[in-house]
Amino acid sequence: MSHVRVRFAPSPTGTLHVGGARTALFNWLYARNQQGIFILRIEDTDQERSTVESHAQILRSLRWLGLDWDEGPEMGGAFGPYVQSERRAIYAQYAQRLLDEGLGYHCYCAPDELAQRRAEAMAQGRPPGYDRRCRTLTDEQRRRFEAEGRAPVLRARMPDEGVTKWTDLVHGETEFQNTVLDDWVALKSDGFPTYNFGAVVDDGLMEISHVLRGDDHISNTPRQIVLFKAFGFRAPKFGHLPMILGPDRQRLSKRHGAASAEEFRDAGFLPQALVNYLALLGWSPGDNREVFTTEQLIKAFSLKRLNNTAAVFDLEKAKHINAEHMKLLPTSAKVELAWPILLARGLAHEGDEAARIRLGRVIEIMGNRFSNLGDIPTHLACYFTEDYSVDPQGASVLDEAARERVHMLAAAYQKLPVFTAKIAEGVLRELATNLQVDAGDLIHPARYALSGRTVGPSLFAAMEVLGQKTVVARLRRPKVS
RNA sequence: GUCCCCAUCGUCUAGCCAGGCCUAGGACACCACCCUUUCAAGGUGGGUACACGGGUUCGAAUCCCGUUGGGGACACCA
Repeated sequence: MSHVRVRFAPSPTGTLHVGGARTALFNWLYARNQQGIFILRIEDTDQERSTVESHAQILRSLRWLGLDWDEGPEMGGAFGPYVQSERRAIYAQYAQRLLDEGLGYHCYCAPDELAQRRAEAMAQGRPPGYDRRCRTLTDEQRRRFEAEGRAPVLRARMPDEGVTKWTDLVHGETEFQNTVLDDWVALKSDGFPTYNFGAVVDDGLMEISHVLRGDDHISNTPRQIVLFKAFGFRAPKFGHLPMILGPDRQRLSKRHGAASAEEFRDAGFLPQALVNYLALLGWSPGDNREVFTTEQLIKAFSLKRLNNTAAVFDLEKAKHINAEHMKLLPTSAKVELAWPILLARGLAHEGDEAARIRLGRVIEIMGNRFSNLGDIPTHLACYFTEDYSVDPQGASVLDEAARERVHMLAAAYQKLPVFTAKIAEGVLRELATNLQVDAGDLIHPARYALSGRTVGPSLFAAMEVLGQKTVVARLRRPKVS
Protein backbone atom coordinates (compact mmCIF):
# COMPACT_ATOMS: atom_id res chain seq x y z
CA MET A 1 0.00 0.00 0.00
CA SER A 2 1.42 3.26 -1.11
CA HIS A 3 1.45 6.33 1.10
CA VAL A 4 1.59 8.69 -1.79
CA ARG A 5 -1.06 11.37 -1.49
CA VAL A 6 -0.70 14.20 -3.95
CA ARG A 7 -2.96 17.04 -4.87
CA PHE A 8 -3.70 19.58 -7.53
CA ALA A 9 -5.00 22.78 -5.99
CA PRO A 10 -6.10 25.33 -8.57
CA SER A 11 -7.84 28.55 -7.77
CA PRO A 12 -11.03 29.01 -9.78
CA THR A 13 -10.13 32.37 -11.21
CA GLY A 14 -9.79 31.44 -14.85
CA THR A 15 -9.36 28.57 -17.22
CA LEU A 16 -7.11 25.57 -16.70
CA HIS A 17 -3.87 26.88 -18.09
CA VAL A 18 -1.27 24.82 -19.85
CA GLY A 19 1.02 25.28 -16.85
CA GLY A 20 -1.69 24.20 -14.45
CA ALA A 21 -2.57 21.26 -16.65
CA ARG A 22 1.06 20.14 -16.61
CA THR A 23 1.20 20.45 -12.81
CA ALA A 24 -2.03 18.47 -12.49
CA LEU A 25 -0.71 15.88 -14.92
CA PHE A 26 2.56 15.30 -13.09
CA ASN A 27 0.79 14.89 -9.77
CA TRP A 28 -1.71 12.56 -11.35
CA LEU A 29 0.96 10.52 -13.13
CA TYR A 30 2.91 10.16 -9.92
CA ALA A 31 -0.18 9.05 -8.01
CA ARG A 32 -1.15 6.53 -10.67
CA ASN A 33 2.40 5.26 -11.02
CA GLN A 34 2.69 4.76 -7.27
CA GLN A 35 -0.87 3.53 -6.78
CA GLY A 36 -1.34 6.56 -4.61
CA ILE A 37 -4.17 9.02 -4.14
CA PHE A 38 -4.73 12.05 -6.36
CA ILE A 39 -6.68 14.80 -4.65
CA LEU A 40 -8.34 17.81 -6.22
CA ARG A 41 -8.71 20.81 -3.95
CA ILE A 42 -10.24 24.09 -5.00
CA GLU A 43 -8.55 27.14 -3.52
CA ASP A 44 -11.27 29.73 -3.75
CA THR A 45 -10.19 32.01 -0.95
CA ASP A 46 -10.05 35.04 -3.18
CA GLN A 47 -13.68 36.09 -3.00
CA GLU A 48 -13.19 38.77 -5.61
CA ARG A 49 -11.82 36.65 -8.38
CA SER A 50 -13.17 33.16 -7.79
CA THR A 51 -16.13 32.17 -9.92
CA VAL A 52 -18.35 29.13 -10.10
CA GLU A 53 -17.95 29.09 -13.88
CA SER A 54 -14.22 28.81 -13.55
CA HIS A 55 -14.60 26.08 -10.94
CA ALA A 56 -16.80 24.11 -13.32
CA GLN A 57 -14.54 24.75 -16.26
CA ILE A 58 -11.45 23.49 -14.47
CA LEU A 59 -13.23 20.28 -13.53
CA ARG A 60 -14.38 19.89 -17.10
CA SER A 61 -10.88 20.40 -18.46
CA LEU A 62 -9.38 17.89 -16.06
CA ARG A 63 -11.97 15.33 -17.04
CA TRP A 64 -11.38 16.01 -20.71
CA LEU A 65 -7.69 15.34 -20.18
CA GLY A 66 -8.58 12.14 -18.40
CA LEU A 67 -7.12 13.25 -15.07
CA ASP A 68 -9.55 11.71 -12.61
CA TRP A 69 -9.31 12.43 -8.89
CA ASP A 70 -9.80 10.08 -5.97
CA GLU A 71 -10.84 12.72 -3.50
CA GLY A 72 -12.22 16.15 -4.21
CA PRO A 73 -15.25 18.09 -5.38
CA GLU A 74 -18.23 16.05 -6.62
CA MET A 75 -16.48 13.01 -5.21
CA GLY A 76 -15.88 13.62 -1.55
CA GLY A 77 -13.42 11.70 0.57
CA ALA A 78 -12.34 11.24 4.15
CA PHE A 79 -10.41 14.52 4.32
CA GLY A 80 -13.04 16.92 3.04
CA PRO A 81 -14.41 19.34 2.37
CA TYR A 82 -12.20 19.92 -0.63
CA VAL A 83 -13.22 23.46 -1.35
CA GLN A 84 -11.40 25.98 0.81
CA SER A 85 -14.30 28.35 1.24
CA GLU A 86 -16.06 25.52 3.06
CA ARG A 87 -13.17 25.08 5.46
CA ARG A 88 -13.19 28.46 7.17
CA ALA A 89 -13.89 27.04 10.61
CA ILE A 90 -10.81 24.88 10.30
CA TYR A 91 -8.59 27.82 9.37
CA ALA A 92 -10.02 29.85 12.26
CA GLN A 93 -9.02 27.09 14.61
CA TYR A 94 -5.44 27.03 13.33
CA ALA A 95 -5.30 30.81 13.32
CA GLN A 96 -6.19 30.74 17.01
CA ARG A 97 -3.34 28.33 17.58
CA LEU A 98 -0.96 30.76 15.94
CA LEU A 99 -2.16 33.46 18.31
CA ASP A 100 -2.12 31.25 21.39
CA GLU A 101 1.37 30.01 20.76
CA GLY A 102 2.82 33.39 19.95
CA LEU A 103 3.46 32.36 16.35
CA GLY A 104 1.19 34.99 14.95
CA TYR A 105 -0.12 38.45 15.71
CA HIS A 106 -2.71 40.91 14.54
CA CYS A 107 -1.55 43.60 12.19
CA TYR A 108 -3.47 46.82 11.61
CA CYS A 109 -1.35 48.34 8.89
CA ALA A 110 -3.48 49.53 5.99
CA PRO A 111 -2.71 48.36 2.45
CA ASP A 112 -1.72 51.83 1.26
CA GLU A 113 0.59 52.30 4.24
CA LEU A 114 2.22 48.97 3.49
CA ALA A 115 2.62 49.81 -0.17
CA GLN A 116 4.31 53.07 0.67
CA ARG A 117 6.72 51.53 3.15
CA ARG A 118 7.49 48.77 0.70
CA ALA A 119 8.31 51.27 -2.02
CA GLU A 120 10.59 53.16 0.36
CA ALA A 121 12.38 50.01 1.38
CA MET A 122 13.01 49.01 -2.21
CA ALA A 123 14.20 52.48 -3.09
CA GLN A 124 16.73 52.25 -0.28
CA GLY A 125 17.83 48.77 -1.30
CA ARG A 126 16.33 47.10 1.75
CA PRO A 127 14.27 43.90 1.51
CA PRO A 128 10.72 44.89 0.65
CA GLY A 129 9.03 42.53 3.07
CA TYR A 130 6.80 43.56 5.96
CA ASP A 131 8.66 45.67 8.50
CA ARG A 132 7.11 43.85 11.47
CA ARG A 133 5.77 47.05 12.91
CA CYS A 134 2.73 45.43 14.53
CA ARG A 135 4.76 42.73 16.23
CA THR A 136 5.19 44.88 19.29
CA LEU A 137 1.90 46.68 19.55
CA THR A 138 0.79 47.67 23.06
CA ASP A 139 -2.78 47.06 24.18
CA GLU A 140 -3.27 50.80 24.06
CA GLN A 141 -2.21 51.04 20.40
CA ARG A 142 -4.34 48.07 19.56
CA ARG A 143 -7.38 49.67 21.14
CA ARG A 144 -6.78 52.84 19.21
CA PHE A 145 -6.59 50.99 15.90
CA GLU A 146 -9.75 49.09 16.73
CA ALA A 147 -11.46 52.35 17.58
CA GLU A 148 -10.42 53.71 14.19
CA GLY A 149 -12.34 50.82 12.72
CA ARG A 150 -9.31 49.07 11.26
CA ALA A 151 -9.89 45.39 10.62
CA PRO A 152 -6.72 43.45 11.43
CA VAL A 153 -5.06 40.68 9.49
CA LEU A 154 -3.28 37.82 11.20
CA ARG A 155 0.39 37.60 10.40
CA ALA A 156 2.49 34.49 10.82
CA ARG A 157 5.68 35.22 12.70
CA MET A 158 8.82 34.03 10.96
CA PRO A 159 12.08 33.24 12.77
CA ASP A 160 14.56 36.09 13.17
CA GLU A 161 17.57 33.94 12.49
CA GLY A 162 18.73 30.63 11.12
CA VAL A 163 17.97 28.96 7.82
CA THR A 164 15.10 26.90 6.51
CA LYS A 165 16.03 24.17 4.11
CA TRP A 166 14.61 21.23 2.29
CA THR A 167 15.68 18.72 -0.29
CA ASP A 168 13.74 19.65 -3.34
CA LEU A 169 12.68 16.76 -5.55
CA VAL A 170 13.93 18.60 -8.60
CA HIS A 171 16.45 21.14 -7.36
CA GLY A 172 18.10 19.22 -4.56
CA GLU A 173 19.26 21.01 -1.41
CA THR A 174 17.59 24.38 -1.24
CA GLU A 175 17.83 26.88 1.60
CA PHE A 176 16.68 30.32 2.58
CA GLN A 177 17.95 32.64 5.27
CA ASN A 178 15.07 33.11 7.67
CA THR A 179 15.77 36.83 7.77
CA VAL A 180 14.43 37.17 4.24
CA LEU A 181 11.16 35.56 5.28
CA ASP A 182 8.89 38.38 6.32
CA ASP A 183 5.90 38.02 8.60
CA TRP A 184 3.32 37.18 6.01
CA VAL A 185 -0.43 37.48 6.14
CA ALA A 186 -2.09 34.23 7.14
CA LEU A 187 -5.65 35.40 7.59
CA LYS A 188 -7.01 38.30 5.60
CA SER A 189 -9.23 40.90 7.20
CA ASP A 190 -12.25 39.19 5.68
CA GLY A 191 -11.35 36.08 7.65
CA PHE A 192 -10.30 34.03 4.63
CA PRO A 193 -6.89 32.39 4.68
CA THR A 194 -4.18 33.42 2.27
CA TYR A 195 -2.69 30.88 -0.08
CA ASN A 196 0.25 30.04 2.16
CA PHE A 197 -1.87 29.51 5.23
CA GLY A 198 -4.67 27.56 3.58
CA ALA A 199 -2.22 25.35 1.76
CA VAL A 200 -0.28 24.45 4.91
CA VAL A 201 -3.37 23.68 6.96
CA ASP A 202 -4.92 21.64 4.16
CA ASP A 203 -1.80 19.83 3.05
CA GLY A 204 -1.12 18.97 6.69
CA LEU A 205 -4.63 17.81 7.46
CA MET A 206 -5.05 15.99 4.17
CA GLU A 207 -1.77 14.19 4.80
CA ILE A 208 -0.27 15.24 1.51
CA SER A 209 3.01 13.39 0.97
CA HIS A 210 4.41 15.23 -2.04
CA VAL A 211 3.80 18.71 -3.33
CA LEU A 212 4.63 19.09 -7.02
CA ARG A 213 4.03 22.63 -8.17
CA GLY A 214 5.55 25.32 -10.35
CA ASP A 215 8.91 26.94 -9.78
CA ASP A 216 7.13 30.19 -9.03
CA HIS A 217 6.30 28.71 -5.62
CA ILE A 218 9.86 28.16 -4.48
CA SER A 219 9.92 31.26 -2.34
CA ASN A 220 6.68 30.24 -0.64
CA THR A 221 8.14 26.96 0.44
CA PRO A 222 10.31 28.09 3.37
CA ARG A 223 7.41 30.12 4.77
CA GLN A 224 5.19 27.08 4.57
CA ILE A 225 7.78 24.78 6.10
CA VAL A 226 8.03 27.03 9.13
CA LEU A 227 4.30 26.62 9.68
CA PHE A 228 4.24 22.91 9.00
CA LYS A 229 6.73 22.57 11.82
CA ALA A 230 4.87 24.97 14.08
CA PHE A 231 1.68 22.97 13.73
CA GLY A 232 3.46 19.69 14.20
CA PHE A 233 2.58 18.45 10.72
CA ARG A 234 4.92 16.20 8.87
CA ALA A 235 5.94 18.45 5.98
CA PRO A 236 5.45 16.95 2.54
CA LYS A 237 8.32 16.54 0.14
CA PHE A 238 8.46 19.41 -2.30
CA GLY A 239 9.26 19.35 -5.99
CA HIS A 240 9.29 22.55 -8.03
CA LEU A 241 8.63 22.04 -11.69
CA PRO A 242 10.25 24.28 -14.28
CA MET A 243 8.11 27.02 -15.79
CA ILE A 244 6.52 26.78 -19.21
CA LEU A 245 7.36 29.80 -21.34
CA GLY A 246 6.15 31.33 -24.58
CA PRO A 247 8.40 31.64 -27.64
CA ASP A 248 9.61 34.99 -26.31
CA ARG A 249 10.79 33.23 -23.15
CA GLN A 250 8.20 35.05 -21.12
CA ARG A 251 5.70 33.21 -19.03
CA LEU A 252 3.20 31.48 -21.30
CA SER A 253 -0.06 33.39 -21.55
CA LYS A 254 -3.00 34.03 -23.81
CA ARG A 255 -0.91 36.49 -25.81
CA HIS A 256 0.99 33.51 -27.12
CA GLY A 257 -2.13 31.94 -28.58
CA ALA A 258 -3.84 28.93 -27.14
CA ALA A 259 -2.91 28.73 -23.48
CA SER A 260 -5.74 26.79 -21.88
CA ALA A 261 -6.70 23.15 -22.16
CA GLU A 262 -10.09 24.15 -23.46
CA GLU A 263 -8.58 26.09 -26.34
CA PHE A 264 -6.60 23.05 -27.38
CA ARG A 265 -9.73 20.96 -27.29
CA ASP A 266 -11.53 23.50 -29.44
CA ALA A 267 -8.60 23.59 -31.84
CA GLY A 268 -9.06 19.88 -32.46
CA PHE A 269 -6.37 18.41 -30.23
CA LEU A 270 -6.81 14.95 -28.84
CA PRO A 271 -6.64 15.00 -25.04
CA GLN A 272 -4.18 12.12 -24.96
CA ALA A 273 -1.94 14.07 -27.33
CA LEU A 274 -1.93 17.19 -25.17
CA VAL A 275 -1.20 15.00 -22.17
CA ASN A 276 1.65 13.38 -24.07
CA TYR A 277 3.15 16.68 -25.14
CA LEU A 278 2.80 18.26 -21.71
CA ALA A 279 4.49 15.27 -20.12
CA LEU A 280 7.53 15.97 -22.26
CA LEU A 281 7.83 19.48 -20.85
CA GLY A 282 9.94 19.00 -17.76
CA TRP A 283 10.14 15.25 -17.87
CA SER A 284 11.69 12.73 -20.20
CA PRO A 285 11.70 8.97 -20.22
CA GLY A 286 15.46 8.77 -20.69
CA ASP A 287 15.28 6.71 -23.84
CA ASN A 288 14.29 8.17 -27.18
CA ARG A 289 10.59 7.50 -26.96
CA GLU A 290 8.29 10.46 -27.48
CA VAL A 291 4.90 9.10 -28.40
CA PHE A 292 3.13 7.69 -25.39
CA THR A 293 -0.35 6.58 -24.62
CA THR A 294 -1.47 7.76 -21.22
CA GLU A 295 -1.08 4.22 -19.88
CA GLN A 296 2.50 4.12 -21.08
CA LEU A 297 3.12 7.47 -19.46
CA ILE A 298 1.89 6.17 -16.13
CA LYS A 299 4.21 3.22 -16.38
CA ALA A 300 7.25 5.27 -17.37
CA PHE A 301 6.77 8.26 -15.09
CA SER A 302 9.30 8.90 -12.39
CA LEU A 303 10.22 11.85 -10.19
CA LYS A 304 13.86 11.05 -10.79
CA ARG A 305 13.53 12.02 -14.42
CA LEU A 306 12.10 15.46 -13.81
CA ASN A 307 14.30 18.21 -15.16
CA ASN A 308 14.88 21.70 -13.87
CA THR A 309 15.05 23.94 -16.92
CA ALA A 310 12.26 26.22 -18.03
CA ALA A 311 10.74 25.01 -21.31
CA VAL A 312 9.35 26.94 -24.26
CA PHE A 313 5.99 25.63 -25.39
CA ASP A 314 6.38 24.63 -29.04
CA LEU A 315 3.05 24.52 -30.82
CA GLU A 316 4.58 22.82 -33.87
CA LYS A 317 5.84 19.96 -31.78
CA ALA A 318 2.51 19.71 -29.99
CA LYS A 319 0.81 19.42 -33.39
CA HIS A 320 3.24 16.73 -34.40
CA ILE A 321 2.50 14.71 -31.27
CA ASN A 322 -1.19 15.17 -31.99
CA ALA A 323 -0.68 13.87 -35.53
CA GLU A 324 1.08 10.81 -34.13
CA HIS A 325 -1.89 10.12 -31.89
CA MET A 326 -4.27 10.56 -34.80
CA LYS A 327 -2.33 7.86 -36.64
CA LEU A 328 -2.76 5.57 -33.68
CA LEU A 329 -6.54 5.84 -33.93
CA PRO A 330 -8.44 3.20 -35.91
CA THR A 331 -10.95 4.43 -38.50
CA SER A 332 -13.84 3.59 -36.21
CA ALA A 333 -12.47 5.86 -33.49
CA LYS A 334 -11.94 8.68 -35.94
CA VAL A 335 -15.52 8.27 -37.14
CA GLU A 336 -16.75 8.55 -33.56
CA LEU A 337 -14.82 11.78 -33.15
CA ALA A 338 -15.67 13.23 -36.54
CA TRP A 339 -19.39 12.50 -36.50
CA PRO A 340 -20.32 15.05 -33.84
CA ILE A 341 -18.23 17.63 -35.65
CA LEU A 342 -20.15 16.98 -38.86
CA LEU A 343 -23.43 17.28 -36.97
CA ALA A 344 -22.30 20.53 -35.38
CA ARG A 345 -21.42 21.94 -38.78
CA GLY A 346 -24.72 20.89 -40.23
CA LEU A 347 -23.00 18.57 -42.71
CA ALA A 348 -25.03 15.60 -41.56
CA HIS A 349 -28.05 14.92 -39.43
CA GLU A 350 -28.59 12.69 -36.45
CA GLY A 351 -29.64 9.23 -37.59
CA ASP A 352 -28.49 9.64 -41.19
CA GLU A 353 -26.95 6.21 -41.59
CA ALA A 354 -25.92 6.75 -45.21
CA ALA A 355 -23.93 9.81 -44.22
CA ARG A 356 -22.31 7.91 -41.41
CA ILE A 357 -21.25 5.11 -43.70
CA ARG A 358 -19.94 7.63 -46.16
CA LEU A 359 -17.96 9.28 -43.38
CA GLY A 360 -16.31 5.95 -42.64
CA ARG A 361 -15.32 5.53 -46.28
CA VAL A 362 -13.95 9.06 -46.52
CA ILE A 363 -11.92 8.73 -43.36
CA GLU A 364 -10.60 5.43 -44.61
CA ILE A 365 -9.36 6.89 -47.88
CA MET A 366 -8.01 10.00 -46.17
CA GLY A 367 -5.46 7.82 -44.42
CA ASN A 368 -3.01 9.82 -42.34
CA ARG A 369 -3.93 13.14 -43.85
CA PHE A 370 -5.59 14.31 -40.67
CA SER A 371 -3.25 15.66 -38.11
CA ASN A 372 -5.96 17.45 -36.24
CA LEU A 373 -9.68 17.04 -35.69
CA GLY A 374 -10.02 20.68 -36.67
CA ASP A 375 -9.11 19.67 -40.23
CA ILE A 376 -12.22 17.59 -40.56
CA PRO A 377 -14.75 20.18 -41.67
CA THR A 378 -12.50 21.79 -44.28
CA HIS A 379 -11.36 18.50 -45.73
CA LEU A 380 -14.58 16.56 -45.56
CA ALA A 381 -17.30 19.07 -46.35
CA CYS A 382 -17.07 18.39 -50.10
CA TYR A 383 -18.20 14.81 -49.52
CA PHE A 384 -21.36 15.89 -47.78
CA THR A 385 -22.54 19.12 -49.33
CA GLU A 386 -22.25 21.33 -52.37
CA ASP A 387 -21.65 24.18 -49.99
CA TYR A 388 -17.99 23.44 -49.32
CA SER A 389 -15.16 25.93 -49.24
CA VAL A 390 -12.58 26.23 -52.00
CA ASP A 391 -8.91 26.86 -51.38
CA PRO A 392 -8.07 29.94 -53.48
CA GLN A 393 -4.37 29.11 -53.23
CA GLY A 394 -4.84 26.13 -55.47
CA ALA A 395 -6.86 27.78 -58.22
CA SER A 396 -3.89 27.93 -60.56
CA VAL A 397 -4.02 24.17 -61.19
CA LEU A 398 -7.31 24.71 -62.94
CA ASP A 399 -6.37 27.10 -65.72
CA GLU A 400 -8.12 27.49 -69.06
CA ALA A 401 -6.46 24.48 -70.70
CA ALA A 402 -6.99 22.29 -67.66
CA ARG A 403 -10.62 23.28 -67.53
CA GLU A 404 -11.05 22.06 -71.09
CA ARG A 405 -9.45 18.72 -70.30
CA VAL A 406 -11.64 18.36 -67.24
CA HIS A 407 -14.74 18.96 -69.37
CA MET A 408 -13.66 16.20 -71.72
CA LEU A 409 -13.21 13.94 -68.73
CA ALA A 410 -16.71 14.75 -67.57
CA ALA A 411 -18.08 13.82 -70.97
CA ALA A 412 -16.25 10.51 -70.90
CA TYR A 413 -17.45 9.74 -67.38
CA GLN A 414 -21.04 10.56 -68.18
CA LYS A 415 -21.27 7.73 -70.67
CA LEU A 416 -20.05 5.10 -68.23
CA PRO A 417 -22.65 2.47 -67.28
CA VAL A 418 -20.66 1.50 -64.20
CA PHE A 419 -18.54 3.90 -62.19
CA THR A 420 -15.81 2.58 -59.90
CA ALA A 421 -12.40 3.86 -58.87
CA LYS A 422 -10.72 1.41 -61.19
CA ILE A 423 -12.86 2.29 -64.17
CA ALA A 424 -12.55 6.02 -63.48
CA GLU A 425 -8.79 5.66 -63.42
CA GLY A 426 -8.70 3.70 -66.64
CA VAL A 427 -10.79 6.26 -68.46
CA LEU A 428 -8.72 9.14 -67.17
CA ARG A 429 -5.44 7.55 -68.20
CA GLU A 430 -6.75 6.70 -71.60
CA LEU A 431 -7.88 10.27 -72.09
CA ALA A 432 -4.48 11.54 -70.98
CA THR A 433 -2.82 9.30 -73.53
CA ASN A 434 -5.13 10.48 -76.30
CA LEU A 435 -4.54 14.08 -75.35
CA GLN A 436 -0.81 13.46 -75.11
CA VAL A 437 -0.54 14.92 -71.62
CA ASP A 438 0.70 13.48 -68.33
CA ALA A 439 -1.94 11.84 -66.19
CA GLY A 440 -1.06 14.43 -63.57
CA ASP A 441 -2.24 17.19 -65.87
CA LEU A 442 -5.67 15.70 -65.63
CA ILE A 443 -5.52 14.47 -62.06
CA HIS A 444 -4.59 17.71 -60.36
CA PRO A 445 -7.21 19.86 -62.01
CA ALA A 446 -9.79 17.14 -61.46
CA ARG A 447 -9.03 16.97 -57.77
CA TYR A 448 -9.36 20.69 -57.46
CA ALA A 449 -12.58 20.72 -59.46
CA LEU A 450 -14.05 17.98 -57.30
CA SER A 451 -12.98 19.10 -53.85
CA GLY A 452 -11.69 22.63 -54.07
CA ARG A 453 -8.44 21.35 -52.58
CA THR A 454 -5.02 20.42 -53.88
CA VAL A 455 -4.65 18.00 -51.00
CA GLY A 456 -6.76 14.94 -50.54
CA PRO A 457 -7.07 11.21 -50.79
CA SER A 458 -6.29 9.21 -53.89
CA LEU A 459 -8.37 10.89 -56.60
CA PHE A 460 -10.08 7.76 -57.88
CA ALA A 461 -11.09 6.57 -54.44
CA ALA A 462 -12.55 10.00 -53.82
CA MET A 463 -14.47 9.79 -57.12
CA GLU A 464 -15.98 6.49 -56.16
CA VAL A 465 -17.22 7.91 -52.87
CA LEU A 466 -18.59 11.02 -54.55
CA GLY A 467 -20.43 8.98 -57.19
CA GLN A 468 -20.75 9.41 -60.92
CA LYS A 469 -23.43 12.09 -60.89
CA THR A 470 -21.61 14.42 -58.54
CA VAL A 471 -18.28 13.85 -60.24
CA VAL A 472 -19.66 14.70 -63.66
CA ALA A 473 -21.50 17.75 -62.38
CA ARG A 474 -18.51 19.17 -60.53
CA LEU A 475 -16.13 18.51 -63.40
CA ARG A 476 -18.47 20.42 -65.68
CA ARG A 477 -18.91 23.38 -63.40
CA PRO A 478 -16.01 23.61 -60.95
CA LYS A 479 -16.53 25.94 -58.04
CA VAL A 480 -14.31 28.93 -58.22
CA SER A 481 -14.78 30.32 -54.75
C1' G B 1 16.74 46.95 -5.47
C1' U B 2 16.69 42.18 -2.32
C1' C B 3 16.26 36.93 -2.38
C1' C B 4 15.85 32.48 -5.29
C1' C B 5 16.13 29.30 -9.68
C1' C B 6 18.23 28.06 -14.44
C1' A B 7 22.03 27.68 -18.60
C1' U B 8 23.56 21.34 -24.43
C1' C B 9 21.19 22.48 -31.78
C1' G B 10 16.02 27.92 -33.40
C1' U B 11 12.71 24.66 -29.94
C1' C B 12 11.82 20.10 -26.61
C1' U B 13 15.52 17.04 -24.75
C1' A B 14 19.48 12.58 -23.73
C1' G B 15 24.23 12.70 -21.62
C1' C B 16 25.78 15.69 -15.89
C1' C B 17 24.52 13.02 -9.76
C1' A B 18 28.82 8.10 -9.76
C1' G B 19 34.60 12.82 -15.26
C1' G B 20 37.13 9.02 -20.22
C1' C B 21 32.38 4.76 -24.04
C1' C B 22 30.58 12.28 -26.67
C1' U B 23 34.68 13.63 -33.44
C1' A B 24 27.63 15.18 -28.06
C1' G B 25 22.35 10.96 -29.32
C1' G B 26 16.90 11.55 -30.40
C1' A B 27 12.62 14.61 -31.78
C1' C B 28 10.07 19.12 -33.90
C1' A B 29 10.95 22.68 -37.63
C1' C B 30 14.05 23.48 -42.12
C1' C B 31 16.69 21.75 -46.78
C1' A B 32 17.73 17.83 -50.48
C1' C B 33 16.71 13.21 -52.55
C1' C B 34 13.61 8.59 -52.93
C1' C B 35 8.60 6.66 -53.19
C1' U B 36 4.17 8.62 -55.43
C1' U B 37 -1.22 10.71 -59.89
C1' U B 38 -1.05 15.52 -55.73
C1' C B 39 -0.62 16.59 -50.70
C1' A B 40 0.16 14.10 -46.37
C1' A B 41 2.46 9.82 -44.54
C1' G B 42 6.88 6.83 -45.10
C1' G B 43 12.28 6.23 -46.33
C1' U B 44 17.37 8.25 -46.86
C1' G B 45 20.72 12.13 -46.16
C1' G B 46 22.17 17.28 -44.46
C1' G B 47 23.21 21.84 -41.57
C1' U B 48 22.81 23.83 -36.63
C1' A B 49 24.43 23.21 -29.71
C1' C B 50 27.95 21.89 -24.63
C1' A B 51 26.93 30.82 -22.96
C1' C B 52 31.86 32.96 -21.49
C1' G B 53 36.29 33.02 -18.29
C1' G B 54 39.12 30.73 -14.71
C1' G B 55 40.31 26.49 -11.86
C1' U B 56 40.57 20.90 -10.27
C1' U B 57 42.27 16.57 -13.17
C1' C B 58 46.39 12.52 -17.13
C1' G B 59 41.41 13.74 -18.98
C1' A B 60 35.54 18.20 -18.06
C1' A B 61 29.32 18.98 -21.60
C1' U B 62 29.92 16.43 -16.90
C1' C B 63 33.11 18.76 -10.54
C1' C B 64 34.32 24.00 -8.22
C1' C B 65 34.42 29.49 -8.55
C1' G B 66 33.27 33.84 -11.15
C1' U B 67 31.00 36.62 -15.23
C1' U B 68 27.12 37.19 -18.52
C1' G B 69 22.33 36.02 -19.98
C1' G B 70 17.27 34.35 -18.99
C1' G B 71 13.36 33.35 -15.56
C1' G B 72 10.80 33.60 -10.81
C1' A B 73 9.38 35.73 -5.99
C1' C B 74 9.05 40.05 -3.10
C1' A B 75 0.19 41.54 -2.36
C1' C B 76 -5.19 41.31 2.77
C1' C B 77 -3.38 36.84 -5.70
C1' A B 78 -2.78 32.07 -5.75
